[in-house]
Amino acid sequence: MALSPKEKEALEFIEAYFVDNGFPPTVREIGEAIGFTSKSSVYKLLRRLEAKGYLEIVPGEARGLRLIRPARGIPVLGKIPAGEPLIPYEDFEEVLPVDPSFFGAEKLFALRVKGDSMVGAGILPGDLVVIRVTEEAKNGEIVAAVLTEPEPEVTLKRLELKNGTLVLKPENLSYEPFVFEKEDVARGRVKILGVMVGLIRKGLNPAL
Amino acid sequence: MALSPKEKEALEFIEAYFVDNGFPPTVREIGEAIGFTSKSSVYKLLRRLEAKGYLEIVPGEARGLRLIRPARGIPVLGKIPAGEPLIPYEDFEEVLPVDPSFFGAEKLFALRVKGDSMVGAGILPGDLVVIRVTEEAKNGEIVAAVLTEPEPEVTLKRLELKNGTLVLKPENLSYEPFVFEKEDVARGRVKILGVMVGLIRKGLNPAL
DNA sequence: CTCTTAAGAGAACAAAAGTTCGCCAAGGTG
DNA sequence: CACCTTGGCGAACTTTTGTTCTCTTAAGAG
Repeated sequence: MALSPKEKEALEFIEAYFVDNGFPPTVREIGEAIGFTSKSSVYKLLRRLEAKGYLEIVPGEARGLRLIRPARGIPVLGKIPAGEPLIPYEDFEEVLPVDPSFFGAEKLFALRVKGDSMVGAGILPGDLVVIRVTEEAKNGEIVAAVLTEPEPEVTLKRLELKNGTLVLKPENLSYEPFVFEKEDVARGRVKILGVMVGLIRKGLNPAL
Repeated sequence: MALSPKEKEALEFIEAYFVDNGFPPTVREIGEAIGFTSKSSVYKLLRRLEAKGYLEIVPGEARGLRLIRPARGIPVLGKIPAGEPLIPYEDFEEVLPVDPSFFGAEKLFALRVKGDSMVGAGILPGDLVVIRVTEEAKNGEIVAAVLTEPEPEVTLKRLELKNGTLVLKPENLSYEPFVFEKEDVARGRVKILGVMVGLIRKGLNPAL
């Protein structure tokens, strides 16, 4: 079910508060944060959030709020990132229950690997690659990039920069590198989303 | 600093309560759980836990307890597991801030990979392999096993069982398989600690 | 033996917090 | 228009909860 603006604001506040403090906020604190003067209004809003499945109210208990979706995690990028702001943190069905600070950064997302073009770097199809959002990548780093032509597509490759040209190298001899000249980059035919900072595999070989 | 039995009991209760409920317990609840009839005693105990660095008390706030070490995570097995109970959950310096249920089980630990004997399975040296504790492993699964001779050592290999013999196969042609006959197994020369259910990599190539 | 400290009991209290009830304005619908 | 639902306000009330104070007991040090 969709969230009204105030409901969304409240839910985001609760999650942020939880991350900062280690326990949920009180009804009053939520009210203050979203600009409600009456606690009963907040309470009703919480009931709505409960009905919509975003949290659970434990009756009678101080700070008795239980968040359903994990407050802290790494969102999995499902579709191709068309828009620019990127990572609206909504729109992600799946969130990995992993504290982002473990990978040394806050702005992260995960990408499910398709294909075996990076097996040489120990990256199997089905693996979840953790990407730190940045446009600045160094030589030799593995980057997530979006190729705009012929149609938008996200790919994971090792980056190689030599005097102006940008090369995306697979880690598998059966595949050819992608080479972009200076003007290709300038025209936005390739765009770096971020650099790989980690990997999470569920199962032995997730593709099977 | 060391914890007294009651302090340890209280801390474990707080952590368990937090995992179950999503928020910390009240002073009274802790008292009930550890058998204290007076709240002030609990409060003093909490102050001690705070002084020892295990939690933080937010003054005046209901359920204002902040746990320092993550309540839910996967312990990293540092040394060789000599004792039998295994996974005392103490003794682990490092705990991965990952919800164990993500890997579909509760009794888990992680093992830091040494050497490149499993690169063929996409497992690099330095990787953290997530192991589900069990002694029953099927053919083809990757297992963590302890070899007792010549001296105790933990290893990660693919399991192969054929009519009584137990083979631990590396996933790298430069290494030879370990073969154990029925009597080797009976004599405890090899013991399966658990099966691999996942992998976590921090960085591009954690060994570097 | 006396003094001190650690660890807990019990009572008392003020502040914090959840919950309910009634009221109201806006917006849609027949 | 009359009616209903949605989403908000305010007041009142009861619990829950944190916190402090004053004992009590047991163990150790000197």
